[in-house]
Amino acid sequence: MGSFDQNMPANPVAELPSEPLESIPSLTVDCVIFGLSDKRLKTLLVKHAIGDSKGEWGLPGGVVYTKESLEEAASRMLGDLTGVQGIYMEQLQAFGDVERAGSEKRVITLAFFALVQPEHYELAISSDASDAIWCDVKERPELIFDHDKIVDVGIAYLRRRIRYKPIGVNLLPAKFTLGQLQELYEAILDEKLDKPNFRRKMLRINFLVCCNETQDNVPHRAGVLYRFDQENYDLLCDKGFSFEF
Amino acid sequence: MGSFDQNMPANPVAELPSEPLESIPSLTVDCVIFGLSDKRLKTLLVKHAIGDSKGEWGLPGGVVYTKESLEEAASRMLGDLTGVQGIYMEQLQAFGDVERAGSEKRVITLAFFALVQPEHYELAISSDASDAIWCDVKERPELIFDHDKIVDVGIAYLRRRIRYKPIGVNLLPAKFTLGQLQELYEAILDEKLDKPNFRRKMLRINFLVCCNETQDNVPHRAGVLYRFDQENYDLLCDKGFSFEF
DNA sequence: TCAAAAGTGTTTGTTATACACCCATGT
DNA sequence: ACATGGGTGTATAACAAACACTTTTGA
Repeated sequence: MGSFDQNMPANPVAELPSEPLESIPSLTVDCVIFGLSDKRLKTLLVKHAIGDSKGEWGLPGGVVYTKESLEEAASRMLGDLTGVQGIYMEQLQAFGDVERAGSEKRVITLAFFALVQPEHYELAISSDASDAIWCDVKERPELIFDHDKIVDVGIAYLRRRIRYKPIGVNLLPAKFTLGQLQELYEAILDEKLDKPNFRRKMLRINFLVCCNETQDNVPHRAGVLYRFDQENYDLLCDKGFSFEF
Repeated sequence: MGSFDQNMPANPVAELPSEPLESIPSLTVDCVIFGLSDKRLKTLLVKHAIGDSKGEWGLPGGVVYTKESLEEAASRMLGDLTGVQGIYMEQLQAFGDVERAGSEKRVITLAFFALVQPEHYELAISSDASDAIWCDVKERPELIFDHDKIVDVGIAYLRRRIRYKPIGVNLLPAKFTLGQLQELYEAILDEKLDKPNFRRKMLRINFLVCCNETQDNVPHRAGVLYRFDQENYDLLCDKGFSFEF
């Protein structure tokens, strides 16, 4: 893949295009929804119940309606296919290779991205899907079309995003320990982090508030519980910050 | 604008959508092309010569053809409307509000982004445009549709992007001084930077090579010329880096 | 008493920030 | 001689990385 600022090819348009297109056969939306369970990063997949791709796994998605925004389309699709309702999604990227959905019909898709707590949602399977699961991103089945690539782009985006915007509000319980927060980052980055250094960095960002409470029913020393400081958290979502792990 | 990780509204889908849509009326592509001239950040604008928006300024763009990828569409459009050929563009974001192009017809657009040297291109105006200019981003006219917002998103993206990927290859001459490089960053960020600190940081990134030459015909001490080390530059485009200004 | 995770401290080296300062050149 | 931008040095504080260590708890 040519990187943006590298030397340019003389002309990336390989051949002259065909006739203008008054209407794109299909604009769809697909959702890359990440969640944490069993200390692993999971993504939400559905098994198609109808059409050419019956029986195959893919991302929840579908065709955009005329009178809904792209964001509304993504929310609706996700709710319909999986029962996951009312979450806020970010645009990831459009995927529009001519034959990405097979050679007959051109389908351009816009991928959305979100982070949620799997245990907050009961997966409800629609008539268009025969199954919906939270799947470990590292052990996922082969997906239809270019959905594997879309998931990879989603993971890459997430790994970059955690360096400049807070995450966690939708991935952790309201009160959590620094250990749980670290497990979250480790699951996303797929690497172990140094505990003392991680704690110091997180506390310095200044979006955590100590609850003056500790865990209970844990088979080891109870950790102090923290929560996100909503005001600073929101501020940092806008302003961003920057650090390395 | 609700930030991704903030508390979610109960359900962002305000009203139930209308009938399914077999075909989107229009998918277009718009290009936010930035360049540096007179030490200012400029963007490429065209004046529409036809249609409802005749006489108004907007971004170069148009409808995607059936047999071209999105990237090809963006390149073609830019070349046709302005004569700027053969540049590599990055996807920025899709804009799809229902009434973004007026209330009659729904038009979804995908914005692309690129950085070029204005003086490398002779602006050639097509029949669909009556004018094409490089316009200071801070003094631009009001643009059609939501193009003002698209330019703002482009600027915000650029300002974030320079923190983790190299820029400059397409914005500066092959050989340049550290002063010119600093002017570039200052134009993008719209703020003055400390010279000694800027130099140290840039040199530490390790994508610059000293040419062992100096400027000439300058009315002050001649600066040492540098060029980009293509190999490390490309590597950093992939890997990314991270710093603050 | 042991495992497991919480939590603290310290050392070493690097980087950021904010300056003051000198250098070379054309007018 | 001076304005202009090129270029260097330095003191202070902040931060990163690596690692050793102590604490609390349930089993």
